[in-house]
Amino acid sequence: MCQKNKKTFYITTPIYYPSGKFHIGTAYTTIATDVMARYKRLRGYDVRFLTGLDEHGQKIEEKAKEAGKPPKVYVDEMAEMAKALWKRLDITHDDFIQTTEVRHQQLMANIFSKFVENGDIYKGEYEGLYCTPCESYYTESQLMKGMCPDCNRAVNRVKEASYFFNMKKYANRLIQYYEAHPDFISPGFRMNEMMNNFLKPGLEDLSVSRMTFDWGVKVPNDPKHVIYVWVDALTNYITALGYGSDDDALFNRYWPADVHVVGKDIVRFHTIYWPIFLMALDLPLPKQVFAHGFFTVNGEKMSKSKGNVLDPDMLSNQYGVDAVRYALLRDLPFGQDGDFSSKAFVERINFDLANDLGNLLNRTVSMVNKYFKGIVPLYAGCVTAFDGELEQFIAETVQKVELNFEKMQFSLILSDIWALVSRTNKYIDETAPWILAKEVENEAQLAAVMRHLVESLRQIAILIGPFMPTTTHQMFEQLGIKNEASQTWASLNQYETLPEATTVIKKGIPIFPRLEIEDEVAYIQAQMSKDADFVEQVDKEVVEKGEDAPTIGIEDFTKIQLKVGQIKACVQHPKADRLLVSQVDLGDETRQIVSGIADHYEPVELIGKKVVVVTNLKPVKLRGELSEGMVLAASADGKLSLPELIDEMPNGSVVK
RNA sequence: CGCGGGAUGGAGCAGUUGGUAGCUCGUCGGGCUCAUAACCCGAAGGUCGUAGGUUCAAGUCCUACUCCCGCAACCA
Repeated sequence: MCQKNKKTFYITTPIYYPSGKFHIGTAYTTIATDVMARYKRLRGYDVRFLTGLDEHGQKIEEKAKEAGKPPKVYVDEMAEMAKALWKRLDITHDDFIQTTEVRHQQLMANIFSKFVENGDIYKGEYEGLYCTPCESYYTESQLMKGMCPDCNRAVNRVKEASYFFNMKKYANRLIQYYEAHPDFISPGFRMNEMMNNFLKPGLEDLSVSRMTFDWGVKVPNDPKHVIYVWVDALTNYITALGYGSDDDALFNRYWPADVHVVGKDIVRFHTIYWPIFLMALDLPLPKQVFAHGFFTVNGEKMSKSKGNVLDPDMLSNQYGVDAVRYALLRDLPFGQDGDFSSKAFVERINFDLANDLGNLLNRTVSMVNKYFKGIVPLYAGCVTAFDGELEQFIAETVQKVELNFEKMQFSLILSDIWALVSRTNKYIDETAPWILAKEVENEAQLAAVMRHLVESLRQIAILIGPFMPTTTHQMFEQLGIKNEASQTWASLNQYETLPEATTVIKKGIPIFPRLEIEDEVAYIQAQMSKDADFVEQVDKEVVEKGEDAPTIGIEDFTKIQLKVGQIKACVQHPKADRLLVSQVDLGDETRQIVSGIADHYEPVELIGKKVVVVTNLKPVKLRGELSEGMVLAASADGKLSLPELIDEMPNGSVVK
């Protein structure tokens, strides 16, 4: 295969620990990795992008028990959830590994054995502070006032037999490696952090087994011990490639990894233990570990109790995947900590996506239609200095973007691209096509302007491709660009790739509608606190009921109050195409309810209809209209239907 | 003295190897009408946390200090 000659690019996310819902931080890591993977593919690399789940350990064992499921069933469900989320977010991973898969377990255990054979792992005693009721070890610093942080009871110093990896043996080699490879860790200050905190003070041997829980892979020939998380988890990067198996073609092709993208919390494992494991296996080390920062939400650390946990699924359902991908990478300098504020998010969508980019596309399509019947004029070089300046600007932008991709500086890339968007908007003002259109002799100049606008947009569409794949397609579609040759990265800076008679669509459709900032900020806020309430209620339930895990029992169901209501009046929402505003008679009261059913029902056909309403939902404003409940509707594949009552029931009847 | 990050016009951020302080939003004024009341131009507004130092020259290097934030051995 000719593939063999292609340069390879192996990129990974961490494998995530599925102890709860995946939040925006996980999505952030994965999106960033995806952007890089997509970029490299566009540049012609043979890319391998790996993500997955780290599914062993005590906490998973507990979570599964809480949910009343065998651990494997639990983690498989979580894996499906993760895959669905990544699909939703347009993630293009090539492989998804679960540490409970046989392919991993076997190879990983072999690696462990190899360590033992080589004398890198020895059996010793692990000493720690142990809380017997919780069956957990804690460190000095984890304790709350000397007590167990979980149950607040006394802990005791306990020794247990444990396997240790001989880290000390490799410490100097690692230090030398750092010195010889200053780019191994990015950003650079993380390397200092590792040196100062762990390498200079002297590396401790690492405990790599546990006896306190069962959910994991047994130590070969010593089944009382379970292999501890970091050997289990880190080796996924090579077991997923089939390292040590009969078929190690992928491994030979892709290893060493070009970059492991990680959060700053797990830098240590990826830049100390992982390289040392690889040294022990006599394998080359990854070329780079890139640690991104964390972000606060509206200035505060994300936490369930504060009610500011952002759900990436909710955001992309409401605003589109591309907007989420854009905002996450635009606002936070990759590598640094940052803040994600709902206001800034909505403003980004309005200002950058709707006003600048979306509107630029829209006005261009409109002018090509108006002045050239929709047909994009042929390229005929630069007629005025403005044309040349624009081409120059495009060339500089491409150069900067490519440079910053190598450094994974996504926020800078996006701000460079948006400088071009702005420059193109300015170009329209400079050239004033509506004036040119008044005189026939200006036709050549007008044609050059239209062509340059389309070209600029075409190239912008390519540049944003790794970040916003859907938008790229929408732009091509509206511009009538269908030929492959005009959509490649290689076609940047080329102006004659479009076939003759390329025709833009008749009427541009806004790719990013403008949003009501205050309403949307309120919406996001409401969604966040909704999640928080839910979590708190469940937690409380667990406490009150003691041992019993509240799966979806009847007591949860009864928290939702359902009633029969009759729609007395219904109008189109003044500011939202998809929403209808109804006045619903619930027997003892009439409430206003906003529903997203305008695509499926005309307001008149609903008046008088009996519907089922959730009456104890927290009221929320949707685009400025108060909604005090929710009308139930069945939906599938874009179709939607309101359920009907078989017999006449009075308004306000309780449904259960 | 645990480690690290940050402190730049009203808000949020850029500022590479030191050489007249930029961007987005907001405010004020103007222009334009192709466009999603979008777009373009101009103006006001900063002694770049504090105090010293190096230098012809420092937001950018050095020292000390203050305040904020994260991490501290399974939270991205």
